[in-house]
Amino acid sequence: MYRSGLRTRFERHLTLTAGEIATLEGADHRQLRLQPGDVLLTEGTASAMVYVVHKGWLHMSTRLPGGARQIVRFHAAGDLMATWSIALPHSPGTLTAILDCVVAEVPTADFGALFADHPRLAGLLCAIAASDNIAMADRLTSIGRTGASDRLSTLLLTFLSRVRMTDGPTDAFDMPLTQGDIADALGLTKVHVNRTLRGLERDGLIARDGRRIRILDETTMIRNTGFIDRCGTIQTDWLPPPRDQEG
Amino acid sequence: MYRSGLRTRFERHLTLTAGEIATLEGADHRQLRLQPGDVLLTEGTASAMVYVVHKGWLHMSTRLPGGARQIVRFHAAGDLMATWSIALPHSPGTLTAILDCVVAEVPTADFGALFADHPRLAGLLCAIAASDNIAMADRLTSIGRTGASDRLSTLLLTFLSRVRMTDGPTDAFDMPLTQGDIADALGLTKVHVNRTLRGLERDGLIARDGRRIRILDETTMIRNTGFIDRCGTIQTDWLPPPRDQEG
DNA sequence: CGCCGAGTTGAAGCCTTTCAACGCTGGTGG
DNA sequence: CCACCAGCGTTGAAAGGCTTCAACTCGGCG
Repeated sequence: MYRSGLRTRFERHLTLTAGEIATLEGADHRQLRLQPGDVLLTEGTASAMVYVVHKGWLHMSTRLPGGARQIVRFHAAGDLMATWSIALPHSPGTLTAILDCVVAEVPTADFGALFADHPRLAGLLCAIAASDNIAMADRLTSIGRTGASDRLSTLLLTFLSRVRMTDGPTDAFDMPLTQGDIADALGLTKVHVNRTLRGLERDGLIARDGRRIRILDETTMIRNTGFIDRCGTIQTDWLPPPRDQEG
Repeated sequence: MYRSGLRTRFERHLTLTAGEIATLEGADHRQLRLQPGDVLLTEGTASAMVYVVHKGWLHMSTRLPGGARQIVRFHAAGDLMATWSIALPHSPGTLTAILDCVVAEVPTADFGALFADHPRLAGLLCAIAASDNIAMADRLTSIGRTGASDRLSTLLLTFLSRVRMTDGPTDAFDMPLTQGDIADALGLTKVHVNRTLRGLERDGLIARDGRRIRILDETTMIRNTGFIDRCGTIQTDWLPPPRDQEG
């Protein structure tokens, strides 16, 4: 027996009713296990599935004519992936595991019933999509308007914030990405990522031990980058009441 | 009498029922008129409104500690703006008019009833949000992994595509942005935007006459940039039936 | 008439890339 | 068991794309 990834995610924001829980627990169509480097979905492929990360980390990336790769976003436990499949027939990007992952698969066709029967969950789904949009806007600003060390700092702060959601208060984490991956996420070269990483280390902002990274001067890094931790809270006050507890 | 911006947008994707139309026509809370440069909403402001562009163009921008500005996205007729307000209490960006605009205001509080009463519209709303997410991913890739001329080409192709939605087949349009705006949208300086624009002109890819831009060699530009026109179509087959025509 | 914003151009400088090489580690096969 | 290879991290030197700084034009507007 396992707990639905969707349920876990939604319970982060709402107290669910029995009916809602039943629907969410029944939503997972199939459960997939992935190893680092495994590709869940390839750019251009037809797909009618949404995925929920149960465990592990993945990223979504796109490729350009010249072969260059851009990592567009990261997905950790509780995240919905491939939400585009409710809007588009073909995948605009590739989903790749960067750690051992467990992922649940939900056919987009099932979302029709979800919207019809559970307006509160549908609303939350929409709010999550809106929230994802902000995260993308933040990344765009970082990449478009800051230099290498600020971009890198922002990425590290984002990961730290994400790790804290599961590990509690900490200032260190194991970076799951290679320097090449970091480069593709930040729009830099891996060579320059290396130099920048060492620069942050030299300046006493971070410490490194292999892949383990410790944030030494979070205050300065936040001040330099203007980093805002949107901390994953989502407003739920506007949502309609759950259908099985109306009135 | 005017037609609701939301209704116009939704009819782009669906044939609405009488009940749905009534709801959408009643949704607009207030109608606002803006002139170029007018700010609809300022970064950091508390807001509980979603806006629909009825006429004109706007952009959303964010600012960094150093004062640098990044234009995160553009909004044209039919677009929903500030959808983040269903998820966050404070605006993560500034909405600014770049042309004469008419904008409709919808309180987020009204979305609860929309989700409860019109699951099909709610689903479409969610699909639009997912689709917006892809557009952001495209821009991220363009800015993170291409040089100035490809970035600029992609922007021009995007605008052309958008203009064609209203003007029909054409290969020219009036650029509503200053070169400084373009720079802030592409993560470049206005000086370099100017040089790059002249470069495209010199290479025979575009022609300019004041603010009017003609795309001369769309094929080459698309080949160079890998531009994909997602052309605004959204899958609707998974949506639940409208509530007033169920069964 | 004078000012301001937008567009334009040149020259110098910097950040990042490119190219190239080397050390290290873990996995594979002889 | 060890040689070999591939991927990752690291470093140096040179090249390049973009920025910065500065100046000048042009058209609209008070």
